[in-house]
Amino acid sequence: MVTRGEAMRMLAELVKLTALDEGSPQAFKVRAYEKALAGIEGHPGDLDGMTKSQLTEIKGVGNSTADKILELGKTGKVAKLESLREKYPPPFLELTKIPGLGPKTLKSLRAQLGVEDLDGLKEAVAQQKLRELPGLGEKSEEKIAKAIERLGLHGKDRRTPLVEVYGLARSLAQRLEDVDGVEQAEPCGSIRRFSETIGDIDIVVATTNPAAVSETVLAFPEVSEVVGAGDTKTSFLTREGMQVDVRTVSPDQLGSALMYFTGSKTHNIALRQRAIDRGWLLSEYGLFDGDDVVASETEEAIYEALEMQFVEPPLREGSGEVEAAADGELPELIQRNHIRGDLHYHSDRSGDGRSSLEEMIEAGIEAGYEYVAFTDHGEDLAINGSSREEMLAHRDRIRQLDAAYDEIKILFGCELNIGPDGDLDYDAGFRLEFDYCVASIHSHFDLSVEEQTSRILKALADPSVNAIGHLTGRYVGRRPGVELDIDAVLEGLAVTGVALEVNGALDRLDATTDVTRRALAAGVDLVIDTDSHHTIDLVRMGYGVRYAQRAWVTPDRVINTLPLDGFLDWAVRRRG
DNA sequence: GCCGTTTTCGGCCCGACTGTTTTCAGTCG
Repeated sequence: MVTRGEAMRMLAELVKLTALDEGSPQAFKVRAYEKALAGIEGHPGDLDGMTKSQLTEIKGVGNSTADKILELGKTGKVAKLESLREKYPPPFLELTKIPGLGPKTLKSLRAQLGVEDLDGLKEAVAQQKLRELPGLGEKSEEKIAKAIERLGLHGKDRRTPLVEVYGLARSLAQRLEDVDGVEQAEPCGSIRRFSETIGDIDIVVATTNPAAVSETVLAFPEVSEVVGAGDTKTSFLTREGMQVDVRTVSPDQLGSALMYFTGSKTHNIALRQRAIDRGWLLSEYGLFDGDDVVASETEEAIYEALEMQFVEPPLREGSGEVEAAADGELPELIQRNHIRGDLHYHSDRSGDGRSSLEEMIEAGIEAGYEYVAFTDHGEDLAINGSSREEMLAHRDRIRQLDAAYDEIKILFGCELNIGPDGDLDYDAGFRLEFDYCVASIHSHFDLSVEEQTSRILKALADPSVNAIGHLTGRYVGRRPGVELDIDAVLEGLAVTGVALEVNGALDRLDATTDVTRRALAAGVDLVIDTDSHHTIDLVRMGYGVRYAQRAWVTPDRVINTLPLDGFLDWAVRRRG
């Protein structure tokens, strides 16, 4: 028994430990493990029961990695990994989190000074022994001393939830666009790929006046400490310890710079390989044939020159998109303009709702929707929910408003609460009064896998339920989701025709990319929603769509891309 | 460790910045 997740964790640990062992994160063996990791990530099915020859068909997985996966399945361990773990015990690994300390320096610290852990390093620093090592000096010693002090605040492994940095990144970029000579400023990196957690903020600035950009950056009130400042790159730390890198390029190099700084690393390496195959060179400054520029101004031009389809940023994870784009086989991805309605939508009928029905309807029209379903909380969610009487009065108002607005269809829905046993609000008859229901969990996060799975399965079997909202109830970086037998849940969804929600709230982003990808493979319908509680939350539809793109979601699999009639047919099908 | 219409062996992405250096190594992305 070996799951994809287990194989990926094994490889991720091998990447880390082998980089130390080889003395370089660029060592070929390390890169081979990285490629295998990306290959497995992009492989939709589970690994269970796969033979060696089937495993080696996965991109990047060769003989040796296949053996390790089989070994892991058979014995629960991998000998190679065990011996590396012994060689690099956890206290020593802690040291790799210190910015500025790479494998070479660590090796030398251990061999020359006997440093085995953080305390040993602190002592060596206190005794000013580091400056005696070859390649290190007084400044390096001071830098490391400083890095130790703030370890934990922003170690190299620290990832911050997207929700905590998205606004800051946009705001910094907007302020840079106001600087003289700046044509465009874009947050790139994992933010642009819409990864749910972020290492640091990368901003690419197309400008004719890089000095003015650097000057502006250094004067930002967010700057707590300047990490580096060169001709083209300015880096600083915020008080929260988030690193921000601002790179300037000339406007005619914007495309190659965006591409380069958006990554991912694996995607970039694959693209550069394609350039090399054609006798060219690809860098952040452009695609070059000797001294001649083949393309550099737009990303589209570069992909075209490399004879590939354009790859949307959320797809650029090195999990098969380069090959697919080269073969012209990228799917038609879901886009924001495919979405015709929002089906998880609160008004101030909910205790935690902040905007009125009218305000939410106007906002929906503004967003270009053909329909919305108000899904205020049911009675089981004590403070935020509504009694039957309140719901019926609410329905009357919704029907009146629906009659009053020609440009949008307004549906009477409910967000049902899934209780610990899978029970739902009201009674079966009352629940069928709603035009549409999304059922979600809001409490009891600590039940066993079996209990969580069966409560979801029971809820989705109810004929009033059209979709399961925020499947795991996670808050990115704050609260882990409930543990579920995902395969069993997906099978239940596929059999009943209940949709799986991709919730666009940045702190939820639930279902996750991995679950969504598996849902597609299992034939499950999807719905992309905002879970809006205020008119300002409607921007989440764009987030939900971009997050869904990471799972290669196509519009034909998303029920709220259907025109109103088609959607209503889909919704009533369940109710018979 | 992986991979192959120039290869089953010999390759494997590219550049900025810093600190240590008189031409480069280490780290980072």
